[in-house]
Amino acid sequence: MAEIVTRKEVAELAGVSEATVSRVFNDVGPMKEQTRLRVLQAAKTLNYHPNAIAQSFARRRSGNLGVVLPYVPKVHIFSTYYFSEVLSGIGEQVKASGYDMLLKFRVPGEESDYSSIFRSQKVDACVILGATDTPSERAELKKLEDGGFPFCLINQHISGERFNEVDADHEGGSYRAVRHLLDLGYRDIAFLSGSPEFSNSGDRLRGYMQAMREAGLLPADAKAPGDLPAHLYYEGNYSRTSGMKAASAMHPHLSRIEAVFASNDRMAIGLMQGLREYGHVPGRDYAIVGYDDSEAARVTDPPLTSVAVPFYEMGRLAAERVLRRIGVGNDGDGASESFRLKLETKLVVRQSCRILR
Amino acid sequence: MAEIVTRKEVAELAGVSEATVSRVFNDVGPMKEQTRLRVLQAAKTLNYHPNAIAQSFARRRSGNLGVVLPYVPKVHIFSTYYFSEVLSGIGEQVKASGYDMLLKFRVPGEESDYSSIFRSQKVDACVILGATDTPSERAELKKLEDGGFPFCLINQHISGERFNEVDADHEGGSYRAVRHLLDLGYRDIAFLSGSPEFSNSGDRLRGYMQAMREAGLLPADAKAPGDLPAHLYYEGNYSRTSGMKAASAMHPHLSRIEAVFASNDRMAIGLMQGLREYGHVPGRDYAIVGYDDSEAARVTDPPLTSVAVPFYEMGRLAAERVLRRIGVGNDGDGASESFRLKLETKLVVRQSCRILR
DNA sequence: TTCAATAATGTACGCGCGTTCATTATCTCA
DNA sequence: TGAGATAATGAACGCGCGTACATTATTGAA
Repeated sequence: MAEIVTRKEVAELAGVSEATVSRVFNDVGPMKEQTRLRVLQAAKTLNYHPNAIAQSFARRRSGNLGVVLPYVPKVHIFSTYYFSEVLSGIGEQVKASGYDMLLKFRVPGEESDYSSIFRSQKVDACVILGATDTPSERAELKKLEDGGFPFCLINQHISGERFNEVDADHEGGSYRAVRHLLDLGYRDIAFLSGSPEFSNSGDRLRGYMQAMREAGLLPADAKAPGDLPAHLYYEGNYSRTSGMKAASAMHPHLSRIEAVFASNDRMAIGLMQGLREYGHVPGRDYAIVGYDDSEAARVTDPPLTSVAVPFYEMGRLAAERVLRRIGVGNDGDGASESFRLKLETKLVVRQSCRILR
Repeated sequence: MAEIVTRKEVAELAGVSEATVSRVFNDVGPMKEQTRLRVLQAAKTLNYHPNAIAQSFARRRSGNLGVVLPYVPKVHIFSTYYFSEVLSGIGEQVKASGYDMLLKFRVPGEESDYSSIFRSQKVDACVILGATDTPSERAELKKLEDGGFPFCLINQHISGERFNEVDADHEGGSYRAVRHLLDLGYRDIAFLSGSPEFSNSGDRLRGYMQAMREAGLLPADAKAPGDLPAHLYYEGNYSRTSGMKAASAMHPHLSRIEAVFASNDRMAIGLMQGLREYGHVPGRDYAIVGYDDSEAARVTDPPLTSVAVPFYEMGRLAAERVLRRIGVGNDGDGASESFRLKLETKLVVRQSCRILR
């Protein structure tokens, strides 16, 4: 291992004090251009690089942004597409802000988990993916909030709280998806929901219901899943397998289903696969719209109409805003206000909803 | 923000010295059970948690494992499946070892990039994904090695060097894939390669060539792509789009191609999609085998025969071994030897290679 | 030239913890 | 009961850096 070069050696070689070396490296206070160059030259000669840990320690700031992912090994509840897009977006911003990303896998169900991320003070703020809108989780988040730990939820909304969030307009996206089906003339449109503990599952439901109500296909006061005909509501957990299972549940009612709005592409794909085994072919026997506009939507047969969500931008924004909130990136103007952003979603029409015969 | 509770406050409340508090928390040296409990009680009362940064600083060890990912925003050269599996494996092990994961996106082409990861001493070791076997990159890695920075490559082999590696037997996997096609009676088998700068692209080529040579379909001295008929060799970059492009290149020669071995599932899918546009249907007009056994292979029509790679385990192992190498997880027995592991791959037969008519 | 203002640099301390070394309490066996 | 051994604890220092404050050099205006 290379011996450690510290500020001290650089100071000696450059013939200045240690403080001056620090000033040069942090660009603090006025200084002679000549000394600056001498210090930089000495640093270069010795191959000096400030020790990040020592800096963090002295600044009392880790320079790390925590990123919390839910993960149960081997169980792919979440689409890898979603994660890698969001992660990349965060990575982009974090790099621009001179921060680092500390990844944390959260074991769902493990209690009192969020605060452990902060209390060792290894991250200054964090971005949370896949939070669920459940009482226990809400309590956890509330505790973080009360502790003054800055965090931001991505793609989830916790109702009744004013947490920092970067969400997407899933209600609107879903509404437009269902409207698309309605406009094509379909009437018997089933809804394949994801796990209800995620807020955006509810968003999709609301979008679906609104479109159906407006079309006069549901009573004006229909709001809950129970308010719609049983043969039109199915529930999965966002995995492809759960989509396949939904196919079995749907099978007996196929004569009364013209189209399906699935809450993500993976379930849509599983559903198509499952229905195909019953001889039911998408784009011929029924129309289908997915959600996420993942790469998979481009390669199904027929290519899947879906709703695009700006995951990358959501990640980037979440990182930017939560960092700004702790005074990073706004030139020492101090912390900023809390925020709740909602980005636009967009219907991407492909070939899975052919016109009614 | 909550006021910071330090060792000092705990020591005072417990009526012991600060050193004793540290001893209790690190379980160092003999101590009275009673004092231990008093300290823990005091810590609990004050809600004390050691400051991780200060610990890192004092221990001169960051407690972070760096994970380097190549990423060009918006360009999906690497399969998200591959990354999320590897990441999860690393995450699992890192958690077990009491370490944290620091994610770094590397901009390919940005020079002198690897050493910057270490020199700030924010990571104690690192795992590198997607390294290429090119002179410049090799030089970079050599520099790391010479600097004594412990790292481990995943899924890549740099020939002629003795870097730490966790690889998979891609040559064997490819050999078995092609043998599978040969055993089914196919003779005119094309090879769709990925970017040649990755070592595992070469591995696949070798496996393919060996099987073809053994079957007497290539001269005994055939080794390079140039040694095989032009209509049997195609090159992409592992993206789906490049697979589609290969379809165009392949189209004029379709009459002389019975089967294709594609270097990953995504290119296989792109190729199938592209060929379908020429009316060429996989499993009917030609056989195809993919690689990676990603989730996508399960949902193509027909389901894609592929080669499974234990990505999760590779990630876990890489983390475990590289951490052990710096003395983590082997109870202070110090650093371990360097290592080069190669895990098994496995052919997964589905329905994309129906028997020849 | 002189003095105040400002630039430029140095001195000194503390961030919270691990750890060495010194010190004191307790035990063991004669 | 005493002495050496060992257990148990405390005192003190340093890890590498940021920075407040003190000090000295330089400038500009009178």
